[in-house]
Amino acid sequence: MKNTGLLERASNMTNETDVKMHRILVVDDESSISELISTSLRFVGFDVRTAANGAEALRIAEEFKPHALVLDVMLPDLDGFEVCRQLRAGGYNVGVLFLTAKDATEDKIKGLTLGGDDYVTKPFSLEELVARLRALLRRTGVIEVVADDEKIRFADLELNEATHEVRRAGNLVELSPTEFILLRYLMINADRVVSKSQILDHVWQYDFRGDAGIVETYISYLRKKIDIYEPAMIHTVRGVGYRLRLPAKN
Amino acid sequence: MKNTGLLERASNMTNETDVKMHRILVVDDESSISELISTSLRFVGFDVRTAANGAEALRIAEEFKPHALVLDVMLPDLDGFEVCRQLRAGGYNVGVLFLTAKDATEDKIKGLTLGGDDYVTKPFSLEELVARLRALLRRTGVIEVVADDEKIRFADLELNEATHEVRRAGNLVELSPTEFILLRYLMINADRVVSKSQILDHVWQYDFRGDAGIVETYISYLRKKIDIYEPAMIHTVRGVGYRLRLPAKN
DNA sequence: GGCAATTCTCAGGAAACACTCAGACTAGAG
DNA sequence: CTCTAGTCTGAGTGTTTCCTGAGAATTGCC
Repeated sequence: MKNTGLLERASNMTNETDVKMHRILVVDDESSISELISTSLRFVGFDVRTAANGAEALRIAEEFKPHALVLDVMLPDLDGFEVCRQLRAGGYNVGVLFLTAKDATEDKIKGLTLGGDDYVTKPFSLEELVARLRALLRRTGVIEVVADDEKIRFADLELNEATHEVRRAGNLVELSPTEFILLRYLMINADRVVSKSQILDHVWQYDFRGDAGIVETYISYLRKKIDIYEPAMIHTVRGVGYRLRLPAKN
Repeated sequence: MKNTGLLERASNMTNETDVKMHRILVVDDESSISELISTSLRFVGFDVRTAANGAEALRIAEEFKPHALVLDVMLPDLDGFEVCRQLRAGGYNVGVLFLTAKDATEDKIKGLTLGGDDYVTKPFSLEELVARLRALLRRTGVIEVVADDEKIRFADLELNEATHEVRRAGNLVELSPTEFILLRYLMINADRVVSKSQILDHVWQYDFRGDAGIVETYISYLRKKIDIYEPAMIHTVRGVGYRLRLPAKN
């Protein structure tokens, strides 16, 4: 069983009304990756188009007018930076989330992502990608920034996307990157049961081949950091998954 | 497909108002499995077609335009992922419920179920399959999502799919996974008699070869958890089966 | 009332599941 | 290069759930 939660909420939103959908152009030559990304983004409520190379990206951007791009740096024709440059040369100042291989050109990226841009290294976790993309849309002014917009709260738990700070009952809690993403996923899906495989899909990198047992380990780590405070919030639903919730009222 | 009474019931259950049937394409090379599934899905009100391999699935999908697929990962020609990929490559963004063997390919699934997709491991229980399929149709926007959509109610009994909570008269009731599925089955069929073999077929995994006596045991467990409240709702219909109902008025 | 069939309930062992920990491994910082 | 922090695996332990079997209870029928 899998995939409810986040996705479901998003589709509630898109069904409900004409909440303005943001247009995202995904550019990657590996179809499995661009499909992975575009499917996911669609299900969290974006209007997505894809392109397999730089030329196509430029063509589609022209008429699609995306609010942001998810752009692989390595493309068969033009590289990602070049695509980006040409778009901006044409006066189209759009935010870009670069995708890049782990090792390569790390510093080159850093230099080129000065604007509102950002980058994510492959392999990434979907949760991370979506979070980064949202942050980028906020920075570039596409999404209205409300005060507090970058904080997720649940009861006395507070997670700040911008600063990566987490507080429980006001106390600062130090989390490792994975713990942070996991907690964010739980908080986004607060009150609903999420299965271990859902968690694995969203929180871990898409090429992780390991056992779902790792989720247990990280849940255990998280508990030791945030559930040392009363009341405990991370609850196990045996045979199903986990659920972030306050003590049952009954 | 011409099950009028059942159809009504099925749509009541999902709080649906429109009577439009949803088209499901079931793809599995073992005919016993695909028959089992398609019969069940027809019974709960879907319009079902089947295919025995990937090529056939693509052909039928073309003209049948299903709202969702139930797709075995292991097929004689193309594998399930490939079928899925080809469909989407053609711009047909349909939700897929994958079927997969327990041990194998667990890892391969990862990353491919990210959209609105989901998977169920063989052997599964029909009840679980149908519940998952409905959730998938909701996620992909095929079924209109109504507030409270994920709760099934009967009198003062309330079963919440999202949180896995069950309440009787407002009181929280703790159920094991099997108890949960059994109760859901009874609630979906509220007011009608379901036989022990029906229950066995729907709630237990389809390869369960045990005695129907286990149903009695679990009914007993359920009673001790939900019928400690008045009035008792789980009634035995001797020689036939069980029925969830309120006391006859008058 | 007595009998047979059916259903109910309970106890207990086996299996599945979940939690935690120690340690191997890796990447990055200094 | 060394040291540290983070990630992941696997083993060990404890707990819950599942299922079986058998005896008690109930029901319907003669």
